[in-house]
Amino acid sequence: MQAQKAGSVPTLTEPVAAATRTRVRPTMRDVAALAGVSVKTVSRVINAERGVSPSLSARVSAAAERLDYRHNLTASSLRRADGKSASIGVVLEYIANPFDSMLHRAVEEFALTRGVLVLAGSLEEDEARERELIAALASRRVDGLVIMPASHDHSYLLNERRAGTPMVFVDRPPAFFDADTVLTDNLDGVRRGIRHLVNFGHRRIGYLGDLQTIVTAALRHQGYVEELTAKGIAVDESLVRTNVRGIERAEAAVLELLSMEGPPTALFAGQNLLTTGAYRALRRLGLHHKVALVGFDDIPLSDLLEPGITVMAQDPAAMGRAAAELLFRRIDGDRSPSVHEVIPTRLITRGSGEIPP
Amino acid sequence: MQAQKAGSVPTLTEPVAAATRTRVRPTMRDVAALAGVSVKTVSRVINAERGVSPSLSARVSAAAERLDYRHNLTASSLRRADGKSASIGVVLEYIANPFDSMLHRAVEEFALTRGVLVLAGSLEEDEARERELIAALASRRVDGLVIMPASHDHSYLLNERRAGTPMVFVDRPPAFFDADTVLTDNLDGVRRGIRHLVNFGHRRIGYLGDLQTIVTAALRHQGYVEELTAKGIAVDESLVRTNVRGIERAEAAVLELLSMEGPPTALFAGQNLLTTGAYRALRRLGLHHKVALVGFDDIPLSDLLEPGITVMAQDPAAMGRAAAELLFRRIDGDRSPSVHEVIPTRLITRGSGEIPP
DNA sequence: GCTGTAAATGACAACGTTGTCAAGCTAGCA
DNA sequence: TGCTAGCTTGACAACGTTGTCATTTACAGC
Repeated sequence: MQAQKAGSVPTLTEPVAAATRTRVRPTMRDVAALAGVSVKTVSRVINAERGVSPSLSARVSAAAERLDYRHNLTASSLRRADGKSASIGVVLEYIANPFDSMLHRAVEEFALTRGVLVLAGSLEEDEARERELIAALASRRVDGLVIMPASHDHSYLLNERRAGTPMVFVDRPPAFFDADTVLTDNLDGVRRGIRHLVNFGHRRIGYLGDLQTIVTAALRHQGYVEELTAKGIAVDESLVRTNVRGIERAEAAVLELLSMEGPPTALFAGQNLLTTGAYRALRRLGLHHKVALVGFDDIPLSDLLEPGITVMAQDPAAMGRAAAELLFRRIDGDRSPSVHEVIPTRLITRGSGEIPP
Repeated sequence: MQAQKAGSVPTLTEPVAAATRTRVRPTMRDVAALAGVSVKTVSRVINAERGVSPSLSARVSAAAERLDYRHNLTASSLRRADGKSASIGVVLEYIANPFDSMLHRAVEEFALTRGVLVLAGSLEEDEARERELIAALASRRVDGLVIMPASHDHSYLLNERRAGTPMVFVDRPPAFFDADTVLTDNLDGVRRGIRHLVNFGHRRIGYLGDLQTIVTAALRHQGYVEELTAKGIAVDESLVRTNVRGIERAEAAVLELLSMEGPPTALFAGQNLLTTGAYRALRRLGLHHKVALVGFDDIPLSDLLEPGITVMAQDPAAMGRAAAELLFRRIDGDRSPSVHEVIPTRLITRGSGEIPP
């Protein structure tokens, strides 16, 4: 207990107190003692501030090297005027989803250029988890947040905003809260997908959608309705299945759709898992060369299937990049009004969407 | 500049200094002032320490709630005896790779139960990046590290070890450094895959491997050689392509392999991208029903192909879980000798591996 | 009523760093 | 020579929190 005084660096042979492991990381004080300078001078060298003579600077650097000194960003960020922690938070629906992980990667790549690290977490459509995770990130004083929200009221974020934490919403817009957004053009994407099927002669087009409580799912469904109406085709509700979650349920829904009287000649799936489920059902019925299918969001490897799956591809990498750019502009002090970026979708024809009725 | 004194909470109407936005997050001092208690009492309530009367505790909680107080983990971890930051680092090859992101998710899920957040980063086989990233994580004083290494000498980690940061290596073992590991049984997995092909009558089995500098790639190649030898089949080097990276090069390599005199009747691909490339080449040549293919590591959706791809599946979720468990055991103070867990692979037959010569 | 014990509460220092400011030094100039 | 300006350097306080320890209060046991 009386060891670890003065600026001496504990050595490996020093006896270690039983339970309480002694702190062994050298601090600036240790470096200063070894170099024979003040702590403040060490701080200046470590932060590459100007105004330290080259000779002293070299001596300090050598001492830091010798002690394996590692700057303590925790203490630094506590004391600094701007309070920056050099880390940001990314809140996703599910980290391991290809869409989410690509977006995550794009944000990470951009942050890297700024020496900023990324804390990420999954929500899995759990509204309470969203608040908890953001609170946990706020406790760690992240410099900014990229949020793919699960909840439907973001007024609780006013405090964070007031505390000066910039936020960018991706994939889904915030509710009751004004913030920068980077969204896919869902409405247009679905409309173009439906139009593609209509152009091939389809009139009975089935629709599969995720939970209607998810804003993007509702928008995609709206796109389906709007485009059919625009083409003068009445919406047949018996061909529509919303609130479908996951591969299995999508497969079941499609099996049911295709066993009705007057089945659809084409299907539009409003999410990647639903597309997979739909394709499985078609395969099971041996109808994958008979019934057309267009999916929203691309699926890896789907070009190798027979037929390949035609999709309206989103661009998660572009979304992540755009979100990161916006966020860092805010972190740098931009206080201009909210920006709303829309990333277009791209039609990729691979066969499944070009089957005539 | 003379505002922001005493324990008063800045209000929204308070004039804000031009460039230097005043700090607006309430601190324990603010909460203490509002509740009429000492800062230490607030600390006790926030940390749920015992020994605070219920009435006071309620008053403090109410004050904290009213001010939207958010605990500052940065300051807390600086002062705490154990210095825990409640965050860990995860260093991966590429966050957006399905294998990596699933492993990442498993670690995150486990960490969540402990209130610990995860900082993650990609290395992309860059050795320098590994050191930089780990240094950045150390600067943030993470409580532990899960590392999928890119470099081939980890002795530089001795300092981190000495500083008390627990580390678990996943997927690839460390070099010149002793630490816990969670690895796939590469040798056994490949041998079983090759055996599967041999059992179907194949004698000329081509092999595709990633960079031989990657330990797992070298091990997989070794498994190929060992199993053939065990079966009394001479290794024909003309059928072996190592140091192949990525889908395109794998595709090219397979096109070349199959255009030789006496081409292989079966292929073993030692990595998921290589499997994809190999399959593409077979499709292009129209040989996907003629030449057998077994891949190492599973590929999403590969069951929907015709034929489906037979693989030796790894279990990234199990690996992440095991790594997290080990890491937190160490964080909790376990100082026993290094543990080396091996996660078995699973043969999934889907058709491509069951094609006879 | 007095002592001893336990529980509740607070004052103060400290964690490792950086902002502020003052002191020391050198060079340039009147 | 004396004075100023500019550059280096360091002493000290402060960031927001928790560990330590002292003080106060309540109450049981004699």
